[in-house]
Amino acid sequence: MSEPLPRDLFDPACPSNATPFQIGDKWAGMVLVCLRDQPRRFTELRVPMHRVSAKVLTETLRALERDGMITRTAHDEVPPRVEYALTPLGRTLFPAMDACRAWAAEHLPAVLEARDDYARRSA
Amino acid sequence: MSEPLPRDLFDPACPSNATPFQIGDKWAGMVLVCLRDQPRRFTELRVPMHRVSAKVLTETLRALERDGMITRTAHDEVPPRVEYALTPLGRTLFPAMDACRAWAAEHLPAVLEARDDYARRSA
DNA sequence: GACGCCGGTAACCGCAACGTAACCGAGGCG
DNA sequence: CGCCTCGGTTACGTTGCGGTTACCGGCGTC
Repeated sequence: MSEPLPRDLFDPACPSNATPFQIGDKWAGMVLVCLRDQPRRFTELRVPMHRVSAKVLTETLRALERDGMITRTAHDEVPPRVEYALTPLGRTLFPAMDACRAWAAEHLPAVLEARDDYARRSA
Repeated sequence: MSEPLPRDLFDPACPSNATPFQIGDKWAGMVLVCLRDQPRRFTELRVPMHRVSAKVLTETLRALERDGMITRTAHDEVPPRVEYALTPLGRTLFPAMDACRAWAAEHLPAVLEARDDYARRSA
């Protein structure tokens, strides 16, 4: 475990959560980002995604596994240890994801300004 | 009106509707694609999106207008004529959208294959 | 006078996604 | 014995997106 995951990667105030882009279901993109550098355990993923219930996180992970984006490896130990890791196919998503994030970094201020203008015009 | 819109751009069997990427709400990306070459009228947009009700299309267009992606121009005529057009900000979305579509074109077969494998393993 | 066109709006509704709370089993530990 | 950890599962409630249906005004047309 080289790097612990940040505690609040997904603060709703974070502008990256206001992008018009979405990957898979609501949390899938965040899972992929968390796995980018190294495999992670279930409870490890729950730290930065503390707004997500175990149930929803499980569903998200199953969907990603089904689509070949990640692998699930259960080690036969007690207490149980399960590791999720990106597949090569999962890694191919990053260039497109990065293009989306670059768009957001560059243009989100303009979107927020447009929203303010619209609200002011309506009022 | 140089080019009529294709009749079934959004066939659910079309692989581009199976991508994990989504832009804005469910139909927003499709509206942007329809406006790429030229402005379009409301009923003109309804042709390729015949699966979308007027209400939902209106909501989608309002959201895009609010965010500064498109403009809405109502001409004071009878019968009414309303034209929707991309703004420069809206056009900035295309490079990222194209990256997403390129990913789909390249990797969707692998996703579908992964799904088949998963279904076979579960059964 | 009835009907149609255009670009919607209003009221209602179903369902899937999302969330919450309780519970589980196998083993270690006190 | 009782409680802890990990990685979930199950049952249940809620929320909100998307869809359906009905209706509108103003003018042209039959």
